[in-house]
Amino acid sequence: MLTVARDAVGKILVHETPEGRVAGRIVEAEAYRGPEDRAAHSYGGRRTPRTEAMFGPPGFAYVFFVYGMHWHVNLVTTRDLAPHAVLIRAVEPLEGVELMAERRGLTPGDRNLANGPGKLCEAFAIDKRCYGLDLCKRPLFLSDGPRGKLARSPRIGVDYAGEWAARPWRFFEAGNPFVSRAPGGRGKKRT
DNA sequence: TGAATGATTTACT
DNA sequence: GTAAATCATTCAA
Repeated sequence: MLTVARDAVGKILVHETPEGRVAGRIVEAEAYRGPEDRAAHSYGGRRTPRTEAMFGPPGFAYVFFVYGMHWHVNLVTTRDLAPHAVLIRAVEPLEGVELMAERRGLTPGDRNLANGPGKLCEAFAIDKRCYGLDLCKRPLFLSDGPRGKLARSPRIGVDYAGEWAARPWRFFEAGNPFVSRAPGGRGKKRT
């Protein structure tokens, strides 16, 4: 599971849309351990229409909507019949940067293009339509990419999960400027 | 049928 | 640093 999360970092995420094709390297990901992880939607083995994808075969996309305005993408990595998943938190834009910038209302090259769960989804045009897609086929799929230095840290945005929040299950590429910053904290100290 | 909550981001003070 | 935006999903009655 953690292996999968670590493995996900460095892969290339590609999404082909009618408008064009966008691709980027995953530079940040978090592991979510289904039943035992209070931070996971599938905590306690809860199986709902929303988490259904996580109970399916691995290699699929689990996409969900939160806070009334943001989408999140996960790689389903169900291994031991448990609803495990890896949340993709940040991506380094490679292809279709202009398209991403357009969708995000920013300028190409802006580091804020996809350095956050909600941001990357907007940049990649990932929404409900991508729910349950096979990540081995078009239009949304993964491919191998160059590996950088990996680092790990506690997860972000799941403080309510108690002890589980402290688990160092967040993997990211060290020194990559496209890795997201701490939540909430913003504006004041610019990078 | 109705109320509460969230794997976030952005804006303002 | 604090607060608001905003809606699908979930839990309670």
